[in-house]
Amino acid sequence: MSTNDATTPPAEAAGLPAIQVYNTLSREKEPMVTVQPGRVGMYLCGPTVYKPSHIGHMVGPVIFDTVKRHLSYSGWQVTWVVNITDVDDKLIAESSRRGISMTALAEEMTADYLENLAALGVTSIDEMPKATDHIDTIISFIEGLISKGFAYASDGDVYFDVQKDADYGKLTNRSVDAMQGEGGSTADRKRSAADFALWKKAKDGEPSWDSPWGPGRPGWHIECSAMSEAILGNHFDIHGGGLDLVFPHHENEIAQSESLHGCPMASYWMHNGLMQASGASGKVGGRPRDADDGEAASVEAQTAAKISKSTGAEPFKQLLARHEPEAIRMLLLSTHYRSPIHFGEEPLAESGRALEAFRRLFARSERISGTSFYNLPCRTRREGDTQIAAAGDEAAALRTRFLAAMDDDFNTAVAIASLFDYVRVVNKYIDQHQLEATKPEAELARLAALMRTLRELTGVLGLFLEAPQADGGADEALVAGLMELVIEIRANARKAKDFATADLVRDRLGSLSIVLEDRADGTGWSRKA
RNA sequence: GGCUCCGUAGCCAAGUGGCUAAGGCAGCGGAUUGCAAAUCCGCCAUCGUCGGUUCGACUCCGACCGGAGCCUCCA
Repeated sequence: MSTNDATTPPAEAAGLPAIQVYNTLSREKEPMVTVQPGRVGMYLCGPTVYKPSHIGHMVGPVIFDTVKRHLSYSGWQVTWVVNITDVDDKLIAESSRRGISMTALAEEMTADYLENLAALGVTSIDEMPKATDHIDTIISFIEGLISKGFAYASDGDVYFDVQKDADYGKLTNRSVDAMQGEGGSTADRKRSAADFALWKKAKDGEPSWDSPWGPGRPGWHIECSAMSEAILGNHFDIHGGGLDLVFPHHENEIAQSESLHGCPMASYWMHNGLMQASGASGKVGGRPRDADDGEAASVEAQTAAKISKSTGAEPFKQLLARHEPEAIRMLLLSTHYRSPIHFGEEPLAESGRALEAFRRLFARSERISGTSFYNLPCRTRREGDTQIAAAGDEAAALRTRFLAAMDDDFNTAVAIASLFDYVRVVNKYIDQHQLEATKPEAELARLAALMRTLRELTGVLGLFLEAPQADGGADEALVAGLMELVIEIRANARKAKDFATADLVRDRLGSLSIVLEDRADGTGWSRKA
């Protein structure tokens, strides 16, 4: 409970913690200094909505949702924007293949995307602008670039002139002349190969918008420059995306925005590692590249490849049918966000098992206190840290460790590790004070405080936000009733020292994936994960 | 070929120029239990290879081996 003392200083600026952020631009961690004190503007490149989203699409949102949670919790006012790309060559191709309008396709796939985000607890996005809602913004952005001499129209297309941009390539350390650029049919309309399209002339029958250069549609990169400016301003704080977007997408965004505005587009460029399809049989996709040489020392050179290039990229909905979203979120956060994540059935199952340690503690504490973890009131702001951290208190030290990890470039892996330690501390507390047998008031209050802090911290990670859905349907009550009956009968057998019967019951339930636990305060049951 | 990055225990995965190299899964031993389960306690790595810098490196530098990403629209 935050004892809200009246001595809180009026200005919050001094109270904000120091956060380190790894910046792709400088390739090092930098202290976070925001454009406006106390505020953070954050932009994440969202999906092109032409087919159902897969696990790879979820990585960025989960990570940046966690980033936002931590920054908000730490006292910043964060505005987070994720764009929806709803006009693009792939949308045109897919909608014509299916015989529906591009708009209908985009709406269908956007809905799919949103449902998936919600399942994973990604709830903190403030705005999701669509490219097609910002065509005017985009056109005037392009006009601005042309009038400043950074872009040129060419036969209905408009291209960015890379030669005019002195520091082009600074994000990815590339030189202009080493680049191929988008080739093919448009090559001859460009001044140099590395130039990229800001506006594309429409072919017959393609969706198009009127523009000073004739009917057409925006190029790939321009929408992010235009929409981030419209919502977050010329210079905002954090721009994120997958590592595969660094080039050309983000490089080109920088070229467009900084050429037009003459100031940095974003202070920090954060890129998440890519999901690797690994391990599990057959799902990996990509052909086993056979170097036909004789023997390889390692019998199986395990080929990993990013999800989006593998056949393992099943629709996220299907994945959700097999794994609970909490386990997926846990898996995504248990690796540092800049590292590749090895994805597969086994890692997923393992992170599901890891989750159980938390759930068992929640259940245990609820049995003792009568209050569900999910209903605990807890602090949602971290101000006043120092009051919590009573010296020598193991739990407080772990909370400090958790926060230090998050402050250090959002190190969720270390944060989670400290949470596992935290769970152990609470279990030990319950053991030592025998809270399941006797319930002294002071210790119960202490337990409640420990659990509130745990809820506070898991909330920063976006984990355990809500009680898991009871998956059973109408039979749920029936099963519960039957289990109560079975347990009662077995208890009688145990009382009569008829352990053969008691064990038979437990074994048979075990083969039905039901686990019995004989505790001091009675017998509980649960389904095996 | 150019540009990034990674290689830590059976598996997954943090981290550091010198102090006991986090945490999870699996495994082993103990406490507890009628027996289990759960919980707690304990055990389980010298950090890809070879050189170099340094009083000292797993942490810095170089080479090599292996893996990943980008160099036309993939988050």
